[in-house]
Amino acid sequence: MPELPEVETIKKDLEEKVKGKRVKRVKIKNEKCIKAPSPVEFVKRIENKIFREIQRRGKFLIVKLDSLDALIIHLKLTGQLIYFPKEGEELNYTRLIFIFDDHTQLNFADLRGFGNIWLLPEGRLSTIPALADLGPEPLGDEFTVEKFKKLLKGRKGKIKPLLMDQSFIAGIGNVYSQEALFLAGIHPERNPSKLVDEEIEKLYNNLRKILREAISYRGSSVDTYVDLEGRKGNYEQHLNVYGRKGQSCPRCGAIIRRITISGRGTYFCPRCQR
DNA sequence: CAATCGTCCTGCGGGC
DNA sequence: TGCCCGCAGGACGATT
Repeated sequence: MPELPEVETIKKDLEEKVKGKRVKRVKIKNEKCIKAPSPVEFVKRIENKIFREIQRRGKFLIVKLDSLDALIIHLKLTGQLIYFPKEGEELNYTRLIFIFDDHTQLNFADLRGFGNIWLLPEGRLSTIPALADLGPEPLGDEFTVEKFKKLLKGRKGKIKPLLMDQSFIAGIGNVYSQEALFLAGIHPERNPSKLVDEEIEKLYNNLRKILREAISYRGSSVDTYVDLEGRKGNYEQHLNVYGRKGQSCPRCGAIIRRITISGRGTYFCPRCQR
C-alpha cells in the first residue's frame, strides 16, 4: 500500500532510471487501468515522446512528457512500477509496458487492479477530482505547525480518518497515520478540534519525522510495495504498531489493540495513546 | 452538510 | 488436511 514515502521512493527511482528517455512503444495488456483517453489515443500520444520530468503530489505520480501532455499514475493498493534493463520481460498482472528507445522498459503491474493511469494535457490535471482537491504536502515548507493547528480547528469526527483524508493532508494512508498517532501518544479516535496545542505540535513533529525516516529507508513493504527494481522497502521493521495486534507496545509493554475506524483496521497502544 | 458505507479486486489467513 | 468464506484497503459515489 504505497503512501507518500513509497511514492516518493518510486519518484526518485524514476528520475534515475527513465527520466529523459524516449518511449518507443506502449503495450497495453489490460486497458481497464487507463482512465483517459481511449487506449488507442493513449498509445498514440505517448509513443515517441520523452519522459521529461517526474513529480509527486500526495500519492500521485506525474510524468510530464515533451508534449503538452502529462501521465498521471495512482498505484492505489497494489500498483507497481518495475524497471527492466532489457525488453521483453514481464511480470504477472502487468497492465501496461512502456518500452524506451534504449530497449529498457517500465512495467505497470497491479494485482488487485485498483490503480489508475490518465494522460491529460498539463493544464487539465485538475479534471481529476482527487488531484484537484488535494490538501497540503506534509513535508512542504508551507505546511507549518500553525497551519496544521488552523486546519484541525473545528474539524469533527476522528483524528485518524482525518489524517487519511487526502483533501486534508496529501499522501498519508492507513499505515503512517497510525504510526504518527502512536509516536504522538494520541488515541486514533480523538476529536481533532479537542487536541491541545502541545498534542498538535507532537503530532506535527512526529508525522514529519516518520515520513522523512520512511523515505530514507525507501518505504515500508506492508503489502505488495516494491521499488522500481522490485526491491522491498526497509522501514517495515521500524513500524511500532501497524499489524502488531497482540504484541507488546515497544514503549510501555501493554498489548497492542486493533479496532476498526471508518471500516479500516487501526492498531494502537491503549496505554500510551490517550 | 458531513460522516459513513458499499464498491472495485484477488491473495491469503482463519476456522472448521 | 483441505477447502471456503471473509477480510484487507484508496478513493469514489451513494446514502443517511
